[in-house]
Amino acid sequence: MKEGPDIAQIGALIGDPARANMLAALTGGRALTATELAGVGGITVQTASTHLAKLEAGGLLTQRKQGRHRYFTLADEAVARLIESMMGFAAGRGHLRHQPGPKEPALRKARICYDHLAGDYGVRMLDSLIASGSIDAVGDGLALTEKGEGDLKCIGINVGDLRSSRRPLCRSCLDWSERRAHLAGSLGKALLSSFLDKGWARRTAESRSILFSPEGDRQFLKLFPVDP
Amino acid sequence: MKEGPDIAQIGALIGDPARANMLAALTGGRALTATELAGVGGITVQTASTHLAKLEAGGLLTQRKQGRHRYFTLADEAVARLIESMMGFAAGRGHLRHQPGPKEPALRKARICYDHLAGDYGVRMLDSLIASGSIDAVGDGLALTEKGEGDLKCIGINVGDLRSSRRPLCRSCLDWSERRAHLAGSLGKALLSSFLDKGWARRTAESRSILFSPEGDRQFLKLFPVDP
DNA sequence: TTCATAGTTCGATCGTAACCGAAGCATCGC
DNA sequence: GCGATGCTTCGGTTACGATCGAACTATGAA
Repeated sequence: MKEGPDIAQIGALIGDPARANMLAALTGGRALTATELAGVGGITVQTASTHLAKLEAGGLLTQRKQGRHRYFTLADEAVARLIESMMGFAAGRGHLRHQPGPKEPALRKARICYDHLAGDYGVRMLDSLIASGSIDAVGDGLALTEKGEGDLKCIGINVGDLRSSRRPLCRSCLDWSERRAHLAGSLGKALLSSFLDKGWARRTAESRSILFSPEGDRQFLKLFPVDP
Repeated sequence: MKEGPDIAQIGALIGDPARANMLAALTGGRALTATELAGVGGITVQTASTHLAKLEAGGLLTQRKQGRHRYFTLADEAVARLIESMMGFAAGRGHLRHQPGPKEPALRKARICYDHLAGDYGVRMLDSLIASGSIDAVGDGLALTEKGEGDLKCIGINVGDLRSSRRPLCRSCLDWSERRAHLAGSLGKALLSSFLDKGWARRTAESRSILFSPEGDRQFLKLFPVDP
């Protein structure tokens, strides 16, 4: 009754389908304009505007105006984690939006989760890093090993730079499609960035899925093998 | 729009103040009757009944009828984690139910979080276990060491028994009042149970707070010291 | 059997919030 | 300056859901 923080407010914010859709879309990590968000929410811009104002007042979103556009993003990583964790929970209970099935196979294979790689490929990458001794997994926590730091340098990722940020280097994030952990944190972000930079993969316009090129696919599978 | 699980449903379930209050109360871990839950929700039994039916249909609650009572509990630990994580999130944004202040000091000192100890004492216990080398912390994951297993046996906790359950032994759980981790999982549960069994502490009737006796307080602080 | 307690179902009321059309600002391109 | 585009604010409609009184079912006690 009177004890503790107020869950109901944020629950209600997420509880509206239009808002939930917008938040889910923003989990894709890229900033979206009010009009785009109205599209994903299936509502008019006027309605979207009031929704966005509420979400911002609730601290879930921030906006950045740029010219005559307003770009909305999730307020911070904590929001992204909350949304993803709710997705995981919902998926586990069968609260799927439109029934099961290998829906959107591209999305299950590889997609972006705020700023890092998720889906089948995300899970595979973490599994492989653990198997090769680059990352230590204890319970549900992750830590980079010295070997891992060396290996990463070989593929052009300087871990020292990443450590300077306040953000944790490794963090595990639960995947709603695979129901297994994948790598988040600044290292997860750096790895995905490097794949994009190398041209191995690219983001798609309207979806959260990540498309690997044939060559990128080959390189990725070679770099992150899984033993049979 | 069409991709992924449906967050809005569970958001809406949690989004109603009466339901949120009931869920928060059930985070206390003990089963409550419909009438009791109506009390904490501040509504009549009829209304509570429909709310409870919705929560059950949504997979958040289960009920067990016993005589003419119906006891409701959270469906499983995942629900408890979801609620606690939302509380942590809400607390971080200042979404407090009734303004700040050292509200309910007893609750901040020690309270139950589903089935384990949270609050100041919960955080202290985990800190101490890590400092003494009983638990390894890697990232945000926890693992019991051999030394820890021995130490626990000395205070009457047989870790072997706990391992048999499918539930993870150690798990870290984020505290909304302290904003730091405390120990959950079957070990967290076992530790709290042992404190209650020993008579060091007892649960209170209507609140989630845990009251330590003077003697229990002394023993607890001696058992889990923190270096200055 | 009858009465009391616990809970659900029904029906009706009421408030709130989602929604859109239209109008109002702001910014850009010209 | 002008019109076009992106977004917000206003006003009014509508629909859904939370709420409770009252009636109904189930269990237990006497």
